Amino acid sequence: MPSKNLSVELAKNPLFSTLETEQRERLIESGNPQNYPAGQWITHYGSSWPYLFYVEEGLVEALKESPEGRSLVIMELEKGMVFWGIGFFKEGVGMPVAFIAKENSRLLLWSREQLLPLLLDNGFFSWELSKLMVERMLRASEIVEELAFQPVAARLALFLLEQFGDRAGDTVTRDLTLDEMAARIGSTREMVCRQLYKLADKGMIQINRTELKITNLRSLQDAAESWKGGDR
Amino acid sequence: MPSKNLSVELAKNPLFSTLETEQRERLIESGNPQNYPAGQWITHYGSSWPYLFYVEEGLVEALKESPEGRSLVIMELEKGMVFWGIGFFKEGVGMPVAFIAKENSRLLLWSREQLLPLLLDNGFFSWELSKLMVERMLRASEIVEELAFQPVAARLALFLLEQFGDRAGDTVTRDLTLDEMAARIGSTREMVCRQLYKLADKGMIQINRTELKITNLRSLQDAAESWKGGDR
DNA sequence: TTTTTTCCTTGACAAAAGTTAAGGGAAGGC
DNA sequence: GCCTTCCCTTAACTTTTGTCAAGGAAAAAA
Repeated sequence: MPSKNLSVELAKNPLFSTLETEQRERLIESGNPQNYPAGQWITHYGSSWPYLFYVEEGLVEALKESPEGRSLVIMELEKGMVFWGIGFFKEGVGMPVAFIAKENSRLLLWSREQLLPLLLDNGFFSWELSKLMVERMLRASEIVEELAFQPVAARLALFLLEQFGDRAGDTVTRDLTLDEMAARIGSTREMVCRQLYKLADKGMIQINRTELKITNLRSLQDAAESWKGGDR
Repeated sequence: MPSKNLSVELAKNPLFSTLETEQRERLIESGNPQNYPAGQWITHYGSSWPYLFYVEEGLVEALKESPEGRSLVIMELEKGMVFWGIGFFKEGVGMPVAFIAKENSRLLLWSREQLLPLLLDNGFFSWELSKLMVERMLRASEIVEELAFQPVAARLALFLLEQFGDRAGDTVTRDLTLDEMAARIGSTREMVCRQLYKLADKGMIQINRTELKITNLRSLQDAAESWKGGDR
């Protein structure tokens, strides 16, 4: 039986908050809880995967991989977030991203068959799902824009701002490897390393092997957008 | 009053085919028909635009533009297709793409207020809309993948296949300018020109100032995916 | 503590992509 | 037919990005 706690957690999500408490608890009952140890693939690129899921615990990454071995992290799904496989909506279509558990994670899955009655019946639930889909689309749109128009340096600056912008001035530990950063901005380890030190040369950040500090938030922000203004 | 004809046309769209004939005709009545001459902006990047629309006639392009003046065509909306502005789903969010009429076009627009009652009430309609959203997401995903992992040459080959693949062997007129092609693959005019002649050098296509012929479909297909196999 | 392993850092180099500039063909207007 | 205007095409060059290779620091394992 579902813990009262989980129901409360679910209720914080805009999607599930459209449901009555009792309905939500029934939904939890019907869901399929799955545990994934850190590092495990939840589903692979190209596979059919007809589920919608809620991240009960842990951290899941959605990523693309090229045949040549490069990868691009599309988004991170934290506790409380909802996502889905394409198969949930359309049969016979392969996943455009893979999901992998970055930490020990617990997901609550629903198949289309399980959820479709609710979706057809509850307009508010459907509407919230649509809004969620739009958010994901906006994220994809952002990625397209950056890849198409921004050079690596700007994408890196942007990434630093997203990641550490709120701790500007503080010395933070570099908790991501160069490869991980590269996968987030669509580049390579070496490129990221060089660009980091270039930003340091310009006084925007301070950096050493293990730590990093944003020393000039403003100029880092400038670098993140209209890169063309800057020099080499 | 809506022409019988339009109702019949609408019925061919999976979204509107979920409705009863009478309901559909009422929807047509309530919609806001708008004409846009070729070349006119329908909405700009970043603006709020809270409509869902059906392309009654003409051709609409969804595109992104960089501050530096480059542009990227995300998709073409032909007669019979449906799309929307973000504002339809979420208030206060600007458009991630602009819409422009490429030909004289006639759209049928609905605001959120007009359509929401229907969406909340009719689960099948909502579900079809969700499926449509997923299709758009898949397209975005494809673009991300290509930009992140494929070099210009492969993206161009891919574009040629999409555009002319079904007429392989035929001599077709180049109806897009180099700039237009560049905007479709995310590159520049000169780059496209060079790459076209490189494909010609390799015998995949024949090309002159005004026409083009795919002479070796197979090798063009190879070029489009695992580019790494190829040489210079 | 020692040994491995992992990861960061750099330089040298190669490849890809973009920019500038110049010249010429094609189509449409006069 | 002539003149614009709009494109296409190319070459030369610059900038950006990626790859390879080597060395060294830090962290984990033994």
